[in-house]
Amino acid sequence: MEKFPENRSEKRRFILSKDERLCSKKQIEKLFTEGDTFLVYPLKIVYTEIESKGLGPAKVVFAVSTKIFKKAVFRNLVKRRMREAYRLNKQLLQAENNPAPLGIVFIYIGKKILDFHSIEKAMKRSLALLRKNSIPNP
RNA sequence: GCGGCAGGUUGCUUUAUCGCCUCGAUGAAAGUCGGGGAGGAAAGUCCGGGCAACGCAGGGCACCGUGCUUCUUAACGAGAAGAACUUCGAAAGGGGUUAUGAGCGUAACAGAAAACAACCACCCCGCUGCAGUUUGUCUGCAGCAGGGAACGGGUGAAAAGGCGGGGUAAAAGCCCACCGGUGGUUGUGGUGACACAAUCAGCCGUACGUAUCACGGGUUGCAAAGCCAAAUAUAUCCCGAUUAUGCACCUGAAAUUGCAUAGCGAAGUUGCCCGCUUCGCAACUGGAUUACAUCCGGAUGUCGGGAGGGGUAGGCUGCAAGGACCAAAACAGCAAUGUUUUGGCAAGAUAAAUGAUAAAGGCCUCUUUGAAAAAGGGGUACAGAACCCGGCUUAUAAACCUGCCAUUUUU
RNA sequence: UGUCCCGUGGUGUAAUUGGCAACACGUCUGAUUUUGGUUCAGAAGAGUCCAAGUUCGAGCCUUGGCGGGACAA
Repeated sequence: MEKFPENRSEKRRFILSKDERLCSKKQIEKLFTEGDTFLVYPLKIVYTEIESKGLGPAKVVFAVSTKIFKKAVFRNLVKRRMREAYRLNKQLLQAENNPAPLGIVFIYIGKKILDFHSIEKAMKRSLALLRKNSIPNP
C-alpha cells in the first residue's frame, strides 16, 4: 500500500506547476513542425529541444482530440489521468548531465477510456524511451 | 395494496496518500499559514435583455418576426388564468388549432365537373324521315336545330346544407315543417375572448398561398471595445500638402502668387482587375543644330491622413462580491407575480484549474433460502463554467413530497 | 467562445412556387476480342441524416435532435 516510501522526505518531487507546462502557441506550432515522434499505445509523443528558463527537465502538453471523445467530460478525465501519470513519474526523465530541456506533447490516441494504471504503464515506457533518445541527440 | 395522471424537490457520503487554480496574511527569497473552488441542465444556441463599438433630425417604403382574450414581467416568440373548435384516453388529464375574409391564384392522378362553364342522361317546343292506325293539331322511334334545370352520372382527401312533404313538362330552398351552419339587431351575464335567449335575413363549401391589418425590430458581437509591449512591406485607390520643369504676373536684394505637365493605346504575362515587360503615339525637358525636321539623353516624384493590404498571437482592463440577486415569513391575488420585513451573498481558468489513486460505508436491484438474517454478483445517471442575467428545448441511474383518477380488499 | 452554412444510390450533382426520386462516373452480367482495354446491350443498387408535426399527400414547409464544415483579435 505504501506507494512512495522513499520519496516522502523530498516533497518537491511530485509538483507539476504551470511553469512546467507549455503554454505558448508559437512554441507548440514549432514543436509540431520540427519535432520527432514515436508511439507507445495509447500515447503518441512529439518532442524536441526548446529554449526555456524553467525549472523542470521538460515543458509538457497533454492533448486529447475532439474527434475521439466528443464529450468534454471524457476529454478532461483522460487529460487528468495523463497529467497524474506524468507528475508521479517525471523523475525518470531527470538525467544527470542533460541540461537542455525538452518540449513534449502527449497525444491520446486510444479509442476507449483506459484506467489510470494502463496509462501510467505507457507513460513510464515512453519516458524511458525519451531519456534514451535525448542523450545521444545533441 | 396495485396501476396511472399532474406539479414540485434532491441528485451519494467518509477516510488516507499525492497534487492543481485563485485570494489574503507573512517573508529579502524559497516557502509557510488561512479562506474559496462546476450545474440543474454549466449543454443546444432557439428567443428576450444588460453591456460595448459603429451608425442615427424626423417620417415612409421594403425586409424579418409575432398573431383568440385578460393579466404578469426589465423584456420576450416566455409564463399564469381562461374562451371556442378539434383530437387521444375508461377517468384524472394530455396534445393541436384560432388577427381579417373584400379581391386574386393553386388543388397532381382519377372524375362529366375542383366551382366560370361545358358533356352524357332527363324534359319541353319546332322541323324532317320511318312505322303504327281509334285518320287526329294522334302515338312511338331516329336525326337536326333551339331552350329548361343543375336533381342523377362507378371517381376523389374534398362534390355545391340534411331529411320529409308540396310543387313542375322535367326539376331545383322554388316553397313549407324540423334540424345544422352563417350574418345582422336587441337583451342578460362576463374586464374580455365568448356564452345564453329572442328576432330578422338570405339559402350558405374546404385547404393552402398571396393580400390586408395591428404590434415589435438600427447593425455587429466580450475573438465587442480600450491601453501597453513586440513585430512588419506599404502593391493599389482617394483626399490634402509639397517638390521639379515651363509660361504668365510681380519684384529687380531676396521672397511670393496663378495656370499647365508628372499621360494614352495595343500585345504578352493564369479567366478578370491591379502590377510588370515590350512596342507605338502624344507631351515636358537638357544637349547637338541658323530654324523646322531629325539624332542622342533624362524625368514621370516625395510626405501626411483614410480605404485596402501586411505583421504580431504576449500582457492588462472589460472580469469575478450589491444585483431586473437568493431564501424565509406576512400581506394582496384563483395563479404567474408583486409589496414589506428579516437573513444571506467571495468559482474565475485562458493549450484552459476545480483532481488522481486506494479503501470503507450508504441506497437500489438480482441469485441462493419456506421466510428473515447472512453471503455473493451487478448498478450508483446525464454531464464540465469561459462577459453576465430571464426563459424555452434536449439528456438524466435512483429516491422523496403534494394533489387527483381508476380498480381490489376490509370496516 | 461567438456567428453562419450544409446533409439525396459507392462517388459527384439534379428534382420549376408540395404531386411516379432523375443524370453521369463507378459496380455486376452478357456480346465483340486469343486475352485485357475500348465499344455495344442489359441489370442491380436510395426511400432523401434521425424523430415528431402541418397536409389528402413531404426530398421540399415547421419544430427538436444528430453529424460534417467554414469564418473571426
